[in-house]
Amino acid sequence: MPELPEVETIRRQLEERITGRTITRLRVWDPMVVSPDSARRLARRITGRRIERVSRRGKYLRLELEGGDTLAVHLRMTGRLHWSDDGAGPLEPYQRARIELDDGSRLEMSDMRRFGRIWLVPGDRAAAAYWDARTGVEPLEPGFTASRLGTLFAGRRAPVKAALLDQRMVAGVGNIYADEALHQARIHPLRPAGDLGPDELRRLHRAVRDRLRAGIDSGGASIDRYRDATGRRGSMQDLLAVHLHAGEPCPRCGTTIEKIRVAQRGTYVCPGCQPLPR
DNA sequence: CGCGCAACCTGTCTGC
DNA sequence: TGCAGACAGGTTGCGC
Repeated sequence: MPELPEVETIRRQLEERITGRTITRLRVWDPMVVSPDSARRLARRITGRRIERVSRRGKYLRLELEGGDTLAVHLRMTGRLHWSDDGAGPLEPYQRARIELDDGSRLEMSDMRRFGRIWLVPGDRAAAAYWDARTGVEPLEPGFTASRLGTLFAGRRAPVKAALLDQRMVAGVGNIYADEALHQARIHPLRPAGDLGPDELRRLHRAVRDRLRAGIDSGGASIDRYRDATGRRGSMQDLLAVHLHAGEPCPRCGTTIEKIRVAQRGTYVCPGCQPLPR
């Protein structure tokens, strides 16, 4: 569920709430959330440490601790991270772990499908390589350009949607925003990534940035389980042009939107403005 | 190396 | 109504 805009929404909320705080306790109800590490070992390594920065790489949220280590969080499909100043309020279902801070506030991790993880990335010489191996260019930063996209896609026969979902190329784009960006760029998701021409790359580059920004501006897409760090829903789901809209008319050309399968993922496409040439 | 696919989990929906 | 099977937004690891 949470893609770049959802994780960035949470990051911004946490940045102003927990930067400078010190971790006083880690409680783990479901050991799977910290596996393959142990809750005891992780707790020993983070308690008493100050949170210096809250950052993000792709869909990874990072609590950078004093001393250089980073507590990484990935919400995968159904994970939530909920902050509360005093622990009051409704209990989150599917509670997995809790991080308590020195001002009495707490961070609750919950996750229905139990795919989400919390783990420590040591702040040693290998740290930069660790992140670079998993995440490519940040689509909202200056390093992401149309020509960079062309370089990344060059020679690729895989469908352009599969390439967009590959976190090692462009970090943070998931199924929802891939569908929306390809539709805005008028590119069929099954087009081989390496076949895109310069104008198509420019359109796609622009569309990826535009849709991700729209996602951030609307606080993320709460299609199913997503909530931000204060428990609120986003509104990006109301702005989706094709994703989840099979059988409805395309808002741009009126053609009926189809659902197909690309890279083993449900994919929404308008055959009118995203033609598949052959 | 590039690519497709199964697996990791639980809940929900569809069709028989 | 009951139940089997497909499917759900992500990532990893394996086989070809």
